Amino acid sequence: MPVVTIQGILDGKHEGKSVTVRGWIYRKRESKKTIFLVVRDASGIIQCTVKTDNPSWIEAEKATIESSVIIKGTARQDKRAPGGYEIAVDKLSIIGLAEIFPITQDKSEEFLRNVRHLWLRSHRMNLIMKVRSEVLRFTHEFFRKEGFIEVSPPMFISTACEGGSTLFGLKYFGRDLYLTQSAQLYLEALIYSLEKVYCVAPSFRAEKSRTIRHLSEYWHIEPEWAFADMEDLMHIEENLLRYICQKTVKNCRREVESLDADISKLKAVKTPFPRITYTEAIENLMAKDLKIKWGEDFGYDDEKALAEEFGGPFFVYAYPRQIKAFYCKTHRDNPELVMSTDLLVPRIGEISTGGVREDDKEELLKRIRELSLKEEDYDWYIDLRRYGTVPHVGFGLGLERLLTWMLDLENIIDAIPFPRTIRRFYP
RNA sequence: GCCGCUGUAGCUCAGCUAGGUAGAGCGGCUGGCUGUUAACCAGUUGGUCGUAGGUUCGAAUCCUACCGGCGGCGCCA
Repeated sequence: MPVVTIQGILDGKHEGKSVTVRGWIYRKRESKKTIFLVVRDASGIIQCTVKTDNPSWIEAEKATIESSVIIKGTARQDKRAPGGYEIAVDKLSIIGLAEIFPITQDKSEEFLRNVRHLWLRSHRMNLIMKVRSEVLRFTHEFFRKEGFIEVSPPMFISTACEGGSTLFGLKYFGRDLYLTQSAQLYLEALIYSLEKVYCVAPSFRAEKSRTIRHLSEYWHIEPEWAFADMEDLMHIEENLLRYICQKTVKNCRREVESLDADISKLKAVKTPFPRITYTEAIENLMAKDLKIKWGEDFGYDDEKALAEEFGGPFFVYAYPRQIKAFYCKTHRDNPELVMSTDLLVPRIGEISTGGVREDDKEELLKRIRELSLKEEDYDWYIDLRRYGTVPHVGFGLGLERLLTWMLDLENIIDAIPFPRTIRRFYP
């Protein structure tokens, strides 16, 4: 008797046939003559019935919620079963008898976070993790189709990548090092060999942010591209988003709908995305009586107000120099502006930042001094402008922020199996 | 860094305003029930109320400090 997936039975592939399934008891209901075991495996959930005259009745009585089991029986359609199919059990074997499972119907956010290692078994987390996996697959597919080469940047770093963000320090054989906040500087080095590179890697931020859109460890999708300009950058970025969203609609419809996420929003992601300059955005916001002046960075309220207008992903570009990092290239015809662009979505705000990198050695040094950064820390990075510098662009996209938006998650912590936040690092 | 909220049985909460040594539902256990759908019905089992002080004849309730958790802003992806 072959081991089959529960989803296969629910899809009607084994109607009337003898099957074996392996999984865990999800729910249990008992009546005088029948025990109903709701069993889950990685693929789905199905009801199994055990009758009094079955020798397995005693095993079924013993079986507790979350016990692991092997079930042999007959798959059949039954209108009375949730999902329309069930297994009439011939033989039930308990592999691991579970103790009383702590998660029951009433559960608080705090409790579920404490038992995260067990909550991952829930149908909801199962679905989110599947979509996460697929989004990663689509990301890799997209970049490879576009000729990008995947590279592996370091996690231990000696100098900061971003100006503003806070680094996690650590002891490294007696020296002070940091956990990376972005692979960008290292990707920039790699384009001189490979031209088009990308990575999907963790980034660590010690910002003391307490919001539904911050993690201290998150996964960063970062491409870097030699001989490319701002137009190329925005183009590839919107194409990536469109590709991920359209493939998700196509391949993950069941998961997205089961999660009660708005699939029409994903379908609506078409290119080109709306684009607005920073200066236009400021004028727009001032007309709405929001308290912001040219030269200030957007607050969350500002981002929300802009996002409401567009209803989907959109770009803001050409920012004032003083609110962006040292490596951003200044507009040659307006030195007050840098060629930087953020991609924003409703509710979440920024999901990506990117731009043209400063490729002129003198301009870069000027910016490093302007921001009082230590020149010697960036010596290797400046080398990249000494030896055959090229115009190049790149961006960083937060995977979990993207998923939070795509799946309408209430909190970014559900986009990653073991979230790390300012107060949460166990389990 | 600033602001707000919160901590009572394994879980979800009530009780606290006007102090008199804890109550419900879920879960667990026992029994009942002709297929259940987060089954239902009955009984039963669970806690000294985050921690440490203080006020008081008496504190879960009032005061102080500390610890834990959640969210908002700022910052960021």
